[in-house]
Amino acid sequence: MARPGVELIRRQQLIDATLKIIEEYGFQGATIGKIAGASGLSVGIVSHYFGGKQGLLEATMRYLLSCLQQDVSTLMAGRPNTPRERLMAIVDANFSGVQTHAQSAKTWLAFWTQAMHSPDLMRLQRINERRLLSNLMSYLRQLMPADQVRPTAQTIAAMIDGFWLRAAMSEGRIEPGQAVALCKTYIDQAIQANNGAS
Amino acid sequence: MARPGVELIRRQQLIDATLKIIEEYGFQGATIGKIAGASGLSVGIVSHYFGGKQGLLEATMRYLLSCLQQDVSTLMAGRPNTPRERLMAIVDANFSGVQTHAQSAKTWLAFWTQAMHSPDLMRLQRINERRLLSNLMSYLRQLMPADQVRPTAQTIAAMIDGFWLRAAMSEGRIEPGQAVALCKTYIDQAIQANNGAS
DNA sequence: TTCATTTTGTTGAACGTGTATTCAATTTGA
DNA sequence: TCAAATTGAATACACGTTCAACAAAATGAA
Repeated sequence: MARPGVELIRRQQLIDATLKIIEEYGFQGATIGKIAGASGLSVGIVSHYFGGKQGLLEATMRYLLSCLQQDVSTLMAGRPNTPRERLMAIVDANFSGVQTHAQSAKTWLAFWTQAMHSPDLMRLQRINERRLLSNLMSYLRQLMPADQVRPTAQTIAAMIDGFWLRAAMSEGRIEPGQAVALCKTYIDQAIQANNGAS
Repeated sequence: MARPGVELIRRQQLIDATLKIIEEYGFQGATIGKIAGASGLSVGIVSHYFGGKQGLLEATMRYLLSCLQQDVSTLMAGRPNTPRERLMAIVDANFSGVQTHAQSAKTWLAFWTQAMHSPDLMRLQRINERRLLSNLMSYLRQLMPADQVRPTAQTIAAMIDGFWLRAAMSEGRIEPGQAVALCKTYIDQAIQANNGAS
């Protein structure tokens, strides 16, 4: 065991190759052979480090989710600590980094679809969903009546998902800036509409 | 040729079976064998009537889109002819009928994902997308400044897609009524926000 | 009506392709 | 020299397609 990090390196190589291949060929076309080829390793290595194809796919989704999580943390750090600014940071994070390119949107969509029929992936998906929702709600609570908080958060979450979908569909020429702007416009509208009495 | 409708009957049998199997097993698990079994017919019949699996899948998506189209027309017919009411009817239509059940949402998601890597399905998807958008825009144009029309329509479309996604995820207990209400709330907020000067 | 003939509709076993997995052999590095 | 790491050909399985054979229905002649 020369380098104790060999395993981590190999695992990341395979995850990177998996993302690349899914982007190019879709979930169906992502075979062990192609992934191994793209990673410069052999087909046998997959079973060795991940126990099989399913394990590799789950690890890849876990990786994507952790990237998203990190984007949120990073963008939060550099913003003023007002509820509105925090909400805007969440929106930015959800369209930044890994999420920016149409390719990534496609990959997310592929994983979502796969999650429908895989309890493990579904569980990961749900955790992520709950985190986004409770994040949004904690800031909205400071900006509007309590009974408006949950519906507004659900609407924002639906908008984010919806724009991702459209990004995945629009084949290359996606404009995350526009999606971000529209989400932000909605947030301001919602804040204003629920404070109109003041 | 006693019944000239035999072909239509068989085609619909196979399409119905395809929907059922995709709901249960997902796109990946939808094999010719399972579909044929569910329809009570043999595997050979698929190639006979649809030329192959791909043809059956395309016909099934075409059928789903036509159902949606019909829902829109039906709900339009029984509403007052004001722009706002028409917009609400579009929202209702997109969450009614076939779209109501979580199962259908799963099937839609499966087709969307598949469309990423199939030009034919992508074309169908685009046509549907454009129809929804231009529909929304034609009514929004009567309710707000011209430069707000397109962004607002895109936001509504994203919300509808987003709620579909969440419906697909929420495994059974979906509440289309809530999604409809939230979409309608947004529409009224948007109308109000863009006419505040009056 | 009855039976033969043709046309149409249907079957499912056989085939070929593609893929995940396995594991004995090989290489690598300390 | 040994143990860890890696290979990739061999294996087994699942799936879509094909097509020769079969069944059903329609036609037409007696």
